[in-house]
Amino acid sequence: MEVIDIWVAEFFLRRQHNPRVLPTKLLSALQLGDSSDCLKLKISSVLRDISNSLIRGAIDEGTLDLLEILEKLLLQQHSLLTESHKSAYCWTAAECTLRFMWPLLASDGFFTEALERIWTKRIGILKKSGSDLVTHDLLKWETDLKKSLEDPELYQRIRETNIRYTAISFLTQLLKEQCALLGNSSPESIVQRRFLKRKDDKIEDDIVGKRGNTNAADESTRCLESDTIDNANEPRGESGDGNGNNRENANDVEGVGCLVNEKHASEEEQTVAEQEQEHEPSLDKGDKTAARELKHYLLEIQGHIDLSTRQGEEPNNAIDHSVDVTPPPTRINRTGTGGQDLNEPPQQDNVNEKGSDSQGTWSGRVRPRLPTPVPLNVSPLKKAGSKPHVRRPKKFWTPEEVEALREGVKEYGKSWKDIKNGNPEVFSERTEVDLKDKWRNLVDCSAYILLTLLLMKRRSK
DNA sequence: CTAGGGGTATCT
DNA sequence: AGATACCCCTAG
Repeated sequence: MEVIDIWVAEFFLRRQHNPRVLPTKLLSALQLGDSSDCLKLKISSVLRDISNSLIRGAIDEGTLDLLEILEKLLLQQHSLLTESHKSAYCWTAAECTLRFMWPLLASDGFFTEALERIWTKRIGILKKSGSDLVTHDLLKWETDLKKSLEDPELYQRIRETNIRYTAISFLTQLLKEQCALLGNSSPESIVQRRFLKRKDDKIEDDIVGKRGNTNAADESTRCLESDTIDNANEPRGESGDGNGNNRENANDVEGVGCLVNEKHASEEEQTVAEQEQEHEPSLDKGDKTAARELKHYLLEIQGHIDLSTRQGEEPNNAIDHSVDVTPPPTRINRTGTGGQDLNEPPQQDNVNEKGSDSQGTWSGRVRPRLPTPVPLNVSPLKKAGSKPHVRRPKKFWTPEEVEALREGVKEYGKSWKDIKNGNPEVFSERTEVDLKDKWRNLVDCSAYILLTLLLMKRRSK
């Protein structure tokens, strides 16, 4: 597995607001090996899945699966199971059973089946394998639940307990602990190492008067520097260093910040951060550029993954399929004025161009450079011609554009510029104001539908 | 840069 | 004429 794969996977797994990519799907798509880095990623993905189910409020037998997988992964890296892990499993199992105790009598409904499925089969397998998840508490729950089949009073008592809250508490605690153990993501660690290295360099510069020591950085750091932060070295000897005005922590930088999930840095990393704040808390322009480039690169890849996962393909083939995505049907201009044909290239071109881009960059696993020399977000107003007061030809919104707009609003809110920049290919023919106008249109439309529905409902009462 | 008002073309 | 979809202007 290559460094960039790990980075990409980490980006998706640790980003908080990224509901579109399923961690497990992503990991199958990347075809992880068994190295320690991959193990860490797998653990991250399981934690992210658990976190997602907590957010959705879905604590079910899927959560039990995840906790069991997590146990196996932790064993692989020779870690001991924490108490929170065991308790979370125990109380989640109880909660999963309790949800079938809604009838007044144990014999009604699916309680018996749930007991059989969860406690006899699932936990039976755990017992056979000698799992540490089988604790004294778990066994006690098993006896109580099985006893409650015959004992209506016990059944009632269990039925009325609030187990869910305890389960959630332990799951949350488990997540916190494991996130702390995982520490920072690769890009964050690299950024921190980079800072340290530069600090050392600076001290050396002060003493010797020239820059030396290139061995401090590891391979991936060097790769980052040579590939994406070429210009980062430029301002170093000038005013960039020691400039306290622009005081920013590594985590606050645009692009890098989005990789941060929760700041559970290990002790070592915290001291690194502290030293950083003491001596060199600011980022120069080159670093910011690099961070921004990295963010754009990752967002681009996110686009590819979104396309492939949306198609519902087998995860293992997701990468391959991402290159032959067929374009969504473009809406025929029902006005038939032909305005679109006069000045503008047909919509199809954009889509095809995008397709060929992805083939070139993603399959080759090299850092993609957009091949088009022309900036993608030249304002359509400028494109339309330099003459003032010439109205652009009317162009209807394609379903692809509308969909991209909806996604954009979900992601950025009403920040039309960001939405446009986030999807420059799709919105190449639209201005920020166009996005705003279209959104107003869409909102008006849904408001109208809602109002109509409300009125109909009232009348039917 | 965004929100809001208003203009224009087209359809019903 | 009214509704709709898109485009443009401008104040803040």
